[in-house]
Amino acid sequence: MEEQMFTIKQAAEQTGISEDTIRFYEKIMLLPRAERKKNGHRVYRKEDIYRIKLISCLKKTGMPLEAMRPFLAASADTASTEYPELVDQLKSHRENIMNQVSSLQQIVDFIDIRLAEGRPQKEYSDQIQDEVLEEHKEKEIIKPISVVELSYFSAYTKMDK
Amino acid sequence: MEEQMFTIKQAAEQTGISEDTIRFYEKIMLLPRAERKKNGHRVYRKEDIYRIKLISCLKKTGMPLEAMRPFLAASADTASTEYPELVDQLKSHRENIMNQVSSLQQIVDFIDIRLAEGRPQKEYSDQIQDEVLEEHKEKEIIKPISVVELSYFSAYTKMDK
DNA sequence: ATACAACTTGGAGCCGACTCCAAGTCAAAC
DNA sequence: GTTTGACTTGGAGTCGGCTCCAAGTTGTAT
Repeated sequence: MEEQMFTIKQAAEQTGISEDTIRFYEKIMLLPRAERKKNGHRVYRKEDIYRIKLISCLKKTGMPLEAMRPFLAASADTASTEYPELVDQLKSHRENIMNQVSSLQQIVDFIDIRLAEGRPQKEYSDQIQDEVLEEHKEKEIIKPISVVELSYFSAYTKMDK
Repeated sequence: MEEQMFTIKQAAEQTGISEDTIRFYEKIMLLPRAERKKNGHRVYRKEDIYRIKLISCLKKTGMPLEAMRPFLAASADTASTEYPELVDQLKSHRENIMNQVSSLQQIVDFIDIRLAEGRPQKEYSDQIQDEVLEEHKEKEIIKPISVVELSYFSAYTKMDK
């Protein structure tokens, strides 16, 4: 079986990242310079698609493009989790993400409280809400949740154009 | 007990949102025009602080400012979850957030795989990773996680300045 | 009275992340 | 052979979200 190759258009389709954006990522060297066919057209293969998907996923977590660089390094086929520095970065990212999940959970709490109220019943709900947005340092937790698919941002970003 | 009032500086301290940004939010009417003292200085009270905290929390979930408006409406003391339209928006936001959590979980999965490898063992890990970024529509799940505090973005945004 | 701090305003500027454009190349289809 | 379509390039423009600035006001401390 020969390795299959993709055009930038196919890469865009598969990853949900626009052609322009893929070129942009190459321009800022978030992606390595793609191989070119004789006519200069970019060629992508499986692992390039994977890398773009990874960027897309990181993007959805709100990570700035610049912050992705070390992260993507850990993904490169070459030198992997051999470097303790990378491992530390990964761990720190993991923590950040867990904290972000907490923020999200606070919003879900907020929504659930709102939804649970047939009526506000002001005094009562105000109290609870105040607590919802207070710092919850004491509580530890955060057990793994399951995996579904992306889309929070896309719900907004796919609107334009 | 008289209601306590806060200056913009205190509001900023309590919410972690800069004075400039609070003024900016008022300018774009994400916050109602704050009351002024005789000298024109802004005055904030408990519920204003709460609203700013809510914005801050929504911001951490990556929600664009414009998307917050209907959300904040649901938070206003007046008309609450009486309007079915608002309820729908809340529910839809809740879904978005759950999806975002899924994205985050994918990244955590990715990190955990990386961390778990003493060595990459290429063939093997490539396989797993491909799966991690594929669509996981089948799996349902998502049980509530606990509440801690924010900070993913802050980890980056607090760097500047 | 004068200096300082804490605010006010409108507007300009900045940065990240695209997004679009014009001009050009190339290959296949008619 | 010329038109069509999928690409290439560099660079300009856009948009969201701040962030900074200058000029002005007020209140307190010396």
